[in-house]
Amino acid sequence: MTVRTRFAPSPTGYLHVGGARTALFSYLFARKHGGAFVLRIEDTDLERSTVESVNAIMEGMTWLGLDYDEGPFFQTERFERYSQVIDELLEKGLAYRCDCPRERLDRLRDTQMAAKVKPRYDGHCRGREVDPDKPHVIRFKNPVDGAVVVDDLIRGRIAFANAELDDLIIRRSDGSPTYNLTVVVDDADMGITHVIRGDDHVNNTPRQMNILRALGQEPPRYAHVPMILGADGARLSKRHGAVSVVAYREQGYLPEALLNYLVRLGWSHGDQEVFSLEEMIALFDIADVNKSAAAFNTDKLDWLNQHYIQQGDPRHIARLLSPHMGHLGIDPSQGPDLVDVVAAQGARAKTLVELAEISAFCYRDFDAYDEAAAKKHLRPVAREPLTRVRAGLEMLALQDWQPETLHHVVEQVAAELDINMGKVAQPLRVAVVGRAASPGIDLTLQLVGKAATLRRIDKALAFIAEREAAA
RNA sequence: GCUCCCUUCGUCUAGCGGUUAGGACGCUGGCCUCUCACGUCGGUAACAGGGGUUCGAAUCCCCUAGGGAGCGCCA
Repeated sequence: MTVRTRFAPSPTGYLHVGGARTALFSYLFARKHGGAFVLRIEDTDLERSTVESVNAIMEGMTWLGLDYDEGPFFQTERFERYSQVIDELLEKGLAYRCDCPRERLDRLRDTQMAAKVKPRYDGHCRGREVDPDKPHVIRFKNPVDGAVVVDDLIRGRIAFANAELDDLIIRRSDGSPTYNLTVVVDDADMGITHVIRGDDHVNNTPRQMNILRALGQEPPRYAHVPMILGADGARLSKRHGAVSVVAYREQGYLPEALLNYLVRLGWSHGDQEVFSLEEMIALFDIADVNKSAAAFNTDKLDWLNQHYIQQGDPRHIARLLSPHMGHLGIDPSQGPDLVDVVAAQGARAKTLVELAEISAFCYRDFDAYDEAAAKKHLRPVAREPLTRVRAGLEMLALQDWQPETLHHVVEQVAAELDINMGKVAQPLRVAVVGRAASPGIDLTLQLVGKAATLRRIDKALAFIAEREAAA
């Protein structure tokens, strides 16, 4: 039997990191076993489902590279099928009509809570004849005794007494089917062999297995993955910052970094931390997934992101960086090759947003000096080194504007003045970059270019003079 | 309240009866060095508590504590 897994989000919001990880596990499991991964949109809640959410979910999956083999299927397009199944259950006496009014249900619930027992439907309509033409719902006739055993691929064996379960509604009074019915029908119809989903569904599993069996179907294997918590250990929510997968893209994270981070949240393969998608597929084993919830830690994600910015092909990173330059109002084609900038700066940024910010100086003059840097390095003592460097640089032909020659000029000035390299390079760096941090001074000068370099040195000399006059 | 589940450094985790309890992030000290970063070497820090079982428990069992999920005509 070939493996078939699915990701079945309800389109009531964006794709968040928890859902993304569930999708990832599902995807990896299918790929690992040469099976199929299907996407199903569970949009039976017409009140809350939106097309925007459907698009947002698909956008997130596409960005992460979680391609599906089948779908997306929409449950709203399968209402006839659900209806047919419900009628079948009704005919076979495995489901029944119920017209219990809300008030009765509310009262029942209240007394049960007061009696400290789990609130559940009491089966009042089980043996009653309910007029099909009057408003009613259809309930599934859950087995009264015995137990349902779930052999969870992650949790192990979990047993539920049928006595704990009640007769759940499978068709609403408006005729629409409910979740527990639709998943079961879809999973069966779509030949899903392994249901990998969030562990908020464990309690639904025995009900679903009972329905499945009533339908004469063998239940699939289940694997319930634990949830993802915020950094503070509380349930992940908006106040934890970005929870939407697409928001991470906007904040300058690489999809490979987020994927790598997510796969390590709850899953591990020995001591290995870095995984390409191919490695994940090759090494993934559902049995290696943890049972407990994990906290989302941005520091580690940052580390991975920096790792991928640093290790990735600069051309690839440059392509992803380009839009972030655009956000700063910079057109990367007007200046040094962005690929060279990435190669020079990659190790210095945790995100593409940061990378863009610290690289802006290559494309345009900065507005103001970093105060501390200017105070420390743009002092009267720097006038002589800067002046000499400027003279040396000015004499360079454009084709000599290369790291080796640039380095030589700076070195030469330091030697002439019998001072440390840093006494020349640092003022120069602040003059050209505006800050005290940048790649090696030779690379920095190369990226900035001759014209801008000379212009900025002049500006720095003026700044020093001004400052001296003010003192 | 009831049902089900979870519990190793601050965080992510390795461990599957015998280990100086390992790795990673973070933090931190040194080295490298024209700055920052990278890199590199080192340090910090954990088996929730209590009972068993066993020659021997982080590993198996029970209890307690803490945490979570579910208990909808939501999914």
